[in-house]
Amino acid sequence: MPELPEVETTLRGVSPHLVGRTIERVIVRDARLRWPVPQEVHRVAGHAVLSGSRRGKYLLFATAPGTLLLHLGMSGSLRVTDAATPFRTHDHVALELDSGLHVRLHDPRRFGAFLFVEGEAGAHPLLSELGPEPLGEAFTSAVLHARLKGRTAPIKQAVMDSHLVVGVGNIYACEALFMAGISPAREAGKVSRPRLEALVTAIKEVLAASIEMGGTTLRDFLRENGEPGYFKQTLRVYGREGLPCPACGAPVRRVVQGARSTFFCPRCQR
DNA sequence: ACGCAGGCCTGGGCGC
DNA sequence: TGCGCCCAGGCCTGCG
Repeated sequence: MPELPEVETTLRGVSPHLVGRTIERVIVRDARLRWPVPQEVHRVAGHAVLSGSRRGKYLLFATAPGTLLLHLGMSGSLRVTDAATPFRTHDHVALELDSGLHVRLHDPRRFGAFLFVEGEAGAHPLLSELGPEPLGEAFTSAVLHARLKGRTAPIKQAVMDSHLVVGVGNIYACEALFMAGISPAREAGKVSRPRLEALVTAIKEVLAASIEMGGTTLRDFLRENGEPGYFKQTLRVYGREGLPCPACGAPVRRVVQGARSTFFCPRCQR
């Protein structure tokens, strides 16, 4: 369930099991992901995992021969299990570790990715064009303002464009626009500087708050059903069509933008 | 460069 | 119980 906070939670959950461990082998049960899992992934076998990191919603696990580059797509998750635990349906790839554990990629819809990158991973085409991290210092209203200049697309779609800023998915785009009081349909290039300031603040706040809640999942990460709806209750507009806006009581509306559902309050967001 | 549509997949929930 | 339909936390690719 990969919004950025989930990906971050996943990283924090698997890293202690992975970093410093040696990958004994890579088990590819089904190579048909977004792109076919390449043969090169087997090059990490026999090598230690040197580090785990995240760029946007991509996960990177470095070894001496190269870096494993993972994406969880819409339905992907990583689970740490004992190697003897039977595979579930849709457990497509597993890293078998010298600790006797498996890190398994589970992904019913197979929109995820499991790739191998030799050399500087940041130079990979999937990563090299990405925008700044939303929680980093490089993501400011000044930067956003400059990048949105002249763009006619709706602000909601712009903010979900990973080339402008990474990690803002459908839920948090809706939530942040609500918090900032900006209509999702507003032309991106015409949102005023002060309102962009509010939007940047809202994005940082909502992502940071959600990551903090992800910490609860972190503790239970090895558990079989580690998927509580812990931030569902904090959502103000997402998934709440027809329910009262928490600020003004007007019914929350749902529209479709770029084939994705957008939830917003027509009274609070202008 | 930008904006948009299409496409990739499976599964759950709903109405009939 | 079964079937068809709609919907789902993403994002790349190709076209105009």
